[in-house]
Parts: sequence; C-alpha cells; structure tokens
Amino acid sequence: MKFNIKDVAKKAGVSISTVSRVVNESKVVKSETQQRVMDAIRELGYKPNAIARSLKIKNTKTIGIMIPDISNQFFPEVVRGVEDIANMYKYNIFLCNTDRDRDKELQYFDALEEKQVDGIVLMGNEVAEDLYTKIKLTNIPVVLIGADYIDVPSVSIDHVKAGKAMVKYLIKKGHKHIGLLTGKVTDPAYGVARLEGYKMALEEDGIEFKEELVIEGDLRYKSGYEGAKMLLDLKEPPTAIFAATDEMAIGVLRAAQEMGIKIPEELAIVGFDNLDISEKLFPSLTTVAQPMYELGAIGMRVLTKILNDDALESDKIILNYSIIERETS
Amino acid sequence: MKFNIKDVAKKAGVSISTVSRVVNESKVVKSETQQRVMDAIRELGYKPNAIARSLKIKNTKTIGIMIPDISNQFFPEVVRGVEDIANMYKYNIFLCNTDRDRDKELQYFDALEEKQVDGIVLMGNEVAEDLYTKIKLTNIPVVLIGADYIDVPSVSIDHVKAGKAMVKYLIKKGHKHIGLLTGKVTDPAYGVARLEGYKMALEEDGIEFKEELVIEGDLRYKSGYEGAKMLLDLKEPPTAIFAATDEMAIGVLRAAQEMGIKIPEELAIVGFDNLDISEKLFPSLTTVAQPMYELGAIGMRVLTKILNDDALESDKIILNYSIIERETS
DNA sequence: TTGTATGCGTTATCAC
DNA sequence: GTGATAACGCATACAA
Repeated sequence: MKFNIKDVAKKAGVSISTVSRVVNESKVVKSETQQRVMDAIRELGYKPNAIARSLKIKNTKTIGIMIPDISNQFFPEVVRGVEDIANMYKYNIFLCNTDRDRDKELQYFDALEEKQVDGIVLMGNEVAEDLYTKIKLTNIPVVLIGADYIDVPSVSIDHVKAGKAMVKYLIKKGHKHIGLLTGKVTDPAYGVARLEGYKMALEEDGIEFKEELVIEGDLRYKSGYEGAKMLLDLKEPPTAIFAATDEMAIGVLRAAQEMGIKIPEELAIVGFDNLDISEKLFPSLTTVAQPMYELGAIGMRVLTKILNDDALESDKIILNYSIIERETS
Repeated sequence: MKFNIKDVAKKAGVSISTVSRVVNESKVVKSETQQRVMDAIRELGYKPNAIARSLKIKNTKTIGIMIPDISNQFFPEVVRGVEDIANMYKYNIFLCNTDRDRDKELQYFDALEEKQVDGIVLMGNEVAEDLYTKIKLTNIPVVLIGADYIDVPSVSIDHVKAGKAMVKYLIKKGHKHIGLLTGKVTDPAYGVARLEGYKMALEEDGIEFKEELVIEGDLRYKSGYEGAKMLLDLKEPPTAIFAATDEMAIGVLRAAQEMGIKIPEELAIVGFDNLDISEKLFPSLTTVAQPMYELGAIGMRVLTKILNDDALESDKIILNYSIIERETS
C-alpha cells in the first residue's frame, strides 16, 4: 500500500539514486528514463518520506509558533500572517498554545527542538528566565513577535509611543479626565508601556495624574467590564476611557451601554489592537491599530531570511501603528 | 554543540542501546548505569532526535489539522479543542489554512502525508472530490469535524434540526414573517441544512414559505449586513431575521442599529454558532450554540482512539446544540 | 543487564 | 547518465 523509493526503482528498472534524482528534479537524468521513473511514481502513488529526507539533509521545512492562546482574538490574525509566509516558502507550522504557562512553554520548546524544527516564532509579552536560557542555548533561530526586550530578533510596534499617541488624541478631543484600564504592571507591552505612554501624554499637556483613574486588569473582556464599572462609579468619573486592548474596550462599551451612558457624547471609549470585530460593533470602536497580520508575516519573513543566511538589515523591526477613529470617540 | 546518542554513550561509557533504553525508560537498566547515563545526558544537554526516532518506529506523534481560515472566529475555538487533547496525548499539530481552496487543500494534504503525520483532522463543510479520493487512498486516519456526509469518522451537530429548532423558537415568540440569511446553497451545513430546517419549521406551523425572505450569503459579516438591508427594505420586512452564522448576525445587528430599528422590539435577530463575542455585544445575541471546543476536542479524541486501535462506539458522533436566548430576541 | 549489528527511507559521494 | 554504498540518529532483535 505504501511504497518507497526502492519500489519505484524496481518498477522503473533503475537504481534508487536515479529515482531520487528525478524526485529532486536533478537536471542530469536523461529525459527518457526520467519519464519512466515518473510513470512508476504515478502508478504506485509514491510519496517521498519527508522524515527520512529530513534525517539525511538536516532540515525539516517545519517551524514552530508559540502563542499564548489561539482562541484569544488577537492571535489568529498573527498566526495567519506567519502561516501565509511560511506556506509561501514551503514550511509547515506547528501550533503551540502556551497559555502563558511557564511549564507549557518549556515543554513545547523542548518538543519543537526534538522535532527538529528549522525555526521558532515566539509570541507573548513576557519571556520567562528559563525559556530565555533555552533560547540562548539552542541553535534553532527564534524570532520574537510583539515585544523587543530581549536579545533576539524581533518585530513589534512601539507600545509606549502608541499608547501616548492615543491619550494625546483623547486630550486633543478635549478630555482631561481620562481613565486607563491597563494590563498587569509586569507585562512590558500592555502593562508598563501603556501606563508609561499615558503618563507621558498627561505630563506633556500639564494634566495631573490621578491614581484612581488607572485600573489594572488582565486584558480580557471581563476585566474591562468590571474596570469600567469601577471607573464609572467614581464621584468624578472619567469622560474617556482608554482600554489596553480592544477586548477590554468591548467590556467597557457593554458596561457603559448597560448603564445607559451615551457613547461618545457622555463617554469616549478607545481600545488597542484593532481586532476584526472592532469596526463591526455599534458603535464601532476607536482604537490604535496594531498590524497583526504583518507582525506575523514579517516575523516569519525575518525567520526565512535567517534560515537562508540572508543579511538582516536590522535585528529589531519596529512596525507602524495607527489611530483609527471610529464612533466611540 | 549538538549531541547525539553516540556522544552520550561515549560520555557515559556505555553503548548506545543502553542510552536508548534509559531515554525510553526501559525498566531493565541497572539503576547505577541509568544514573550515569542521565548525568551524561544532562551534562551534554542531549535531546533525542525525534526525526530519527520517527523514521525507525514509524510514527511521528504529529497530526495535521486542516481548516478554512484560522482568522475566522469560528475556528480558533475548534483548534483549541483539538490542540488541548492532542497535547494531552503528546501530539503536536500542524496547522493548515486552506481558505476552502481546492488546490491548497490537496497541497496541504500531500505535505501532511509526506511528513508522515499520524492522523488528520479535517474541517470545512464541503469535501471536494479530489480530496475525498486522497482520503480514501491514504492509510492515514482522517476525522471530519462539523460535517458528516462522507464515509469517514466524524463529529458534528445535526444542522437541520438545530436550524429548525431556532426557527420554531422564533415562531413561538410570535414571529410569522421570518427572514433567513443563509450560506451558499451548495454548502451542506450552512446552506442547505439551514434552509431545510427553516422550511420544515414553517411547514409544521403552517406558515407560508416566501422566496423573497431568504437571501443567500457567504456566511461573513458583510453579506449579513447587506442581506439585512435588502430584507429590511422589503415592502413587508421581516419581524425576525435568522442568520446562518453569528458573524452574519452581527452584520444584521449593525445594519438594523444604523437604521434606528429597535432590537428586539421591532426586529428580532438570531444567529448560529455562539461565538465568543456574541454574548459581549450590546444587545447580546440570541443564537444556537455549536459546541466548538468540544467538536475539536472530541474529534481529536476519536483520532487518538483510532490511532490506538481502540474500539469506536460509533463512526458518526452527533453533539448537542442548544439555543441560547439573549437580548436580541 | 548490556552490547553488536541491522535497518528505517532518504541523499550524496564516488565510481563506472 | 547511472548505480553502489555509506551515512543521518535512533530502536530493537539477538547475542553475550
């Protein structure tokens, strides 16, 4: 039922080397024998065994992608970017959901190494000590997406600048009392960067920073919803809320709408990421767009360059963000 | 920098068979030598080469999953289900986005075969002739998710019954003039099944079927939005719209809200799937829940059973749907 | 309990 | 142009 190169060789009356040559499109084979071999291949339904091939040639045309969770709306778009480019260069990709769990990360990393992937694209904002050690120890190229704080090729956006730009946009709109729903203060991109951008924008415009206007969440819907309720229950509630992710912003939107607050007249809401859904909501969400697909695609492109020993212009690629003004502001 | 079993053997002063035995946790090794070998492994940072192993033992602990598009909200949840179970059984998964493109499907299928995956999970409502031929020809087990119309193990829901149930729900709510936004009439699940269920429900309640109330779309947001506009522009617009997917329903919602139509007082909107976002909208969406995670998880579970030669109770597993009543109806 | 030797399906080097 | 043959890194039958 399943044939190998030997079977083909026998059937075509040639040696396995010749079969190998035609499979690998070597030019030296006489076109007549080539035809015979191709006939045999077709008749037997022969498929080369990529495992055997990989063992010999020491690459697998396979890469791994580690992300926190594919069911979080943010990541599918990135993965799609990776996959499209990977496919273009004939790579297959192993998908690994880590849930930001240290053990799972290490476990998957080991599995990817053992399966001899040619490269790994890594996503998730914090890279734990242990994982970083592994990255430095392995000879498998790793590229980081969405963050740039370790000594590894990466593609990301400038989160501080982006956050700051959004707050400045709000200020220009006349807001002086702006709530911030941020990520964990330990999360470099969605926690510290967002808060830093927020503070910088306020400071530049001489607006006082008020502790009670910033609430730490976990970037998900529920914490956006709950954070908004807290903010909106303040004696002096904000006139605008900046959520660290669109998902949180959707929670804010829902909370505000439940309370009968008019958007954007009584409350402006802005998010971060530009999820696919954000423009489909009513009212549609103002947000800072992260080029998610490009993050993935360019990340993978960088990886292919590394794998081809092509020169990289830079180890750290910074992509542009943009503020998308819609109906919630 | 990269060591193999031979290096470990030398370092530990044993043969490669012994190293192989401790790596594979064979019980026969004397605990003293086992310790020596483990020390050598640790010191060298040895990682077994899964490719070589696979070549020898003829399985790869790898499966492939083919879906139309990971960036369509429906699939990440399914993939997550697959991955969780796969991970539990120590499988890694190749992610393949086919875009419902025939060529891509064939291409990926070939690639998965060549890479010797142990099994394939297939999703997407139509299985093209060519692909089906390949499935029947290969000896790699394939399980189908979300559809059950070919001679392959599958897990899905009863789409006709589910569609019918939703329409009956609408009728019980007092609606007699119900619009249907369906998928392509060639799509077994989202096209024909939805229409069939709709017709059955109407018929049972003696409601006349009106051609102009059903519009064929492509299951995506835009076609929901546009379909809704057409329906709502009718001289006698429907009092309820049943969209074949939540994504379409979100388009309907947006269209209605733009037109200032009160939901659900003036128009009920119901969808299908129960996407994560659907309960977060305002108003939240009434829909029939497809157990997406379970579809994936159980599909993968079936695959592991096949791979272990465990008995399958049934080749065709039908999961339950449920109607989730929320604010749009 | 451990070691030797063979083969998994390829590619590539070297002859012819 | 083509064919033997030796790796690739491992698991395992068999011997010791």
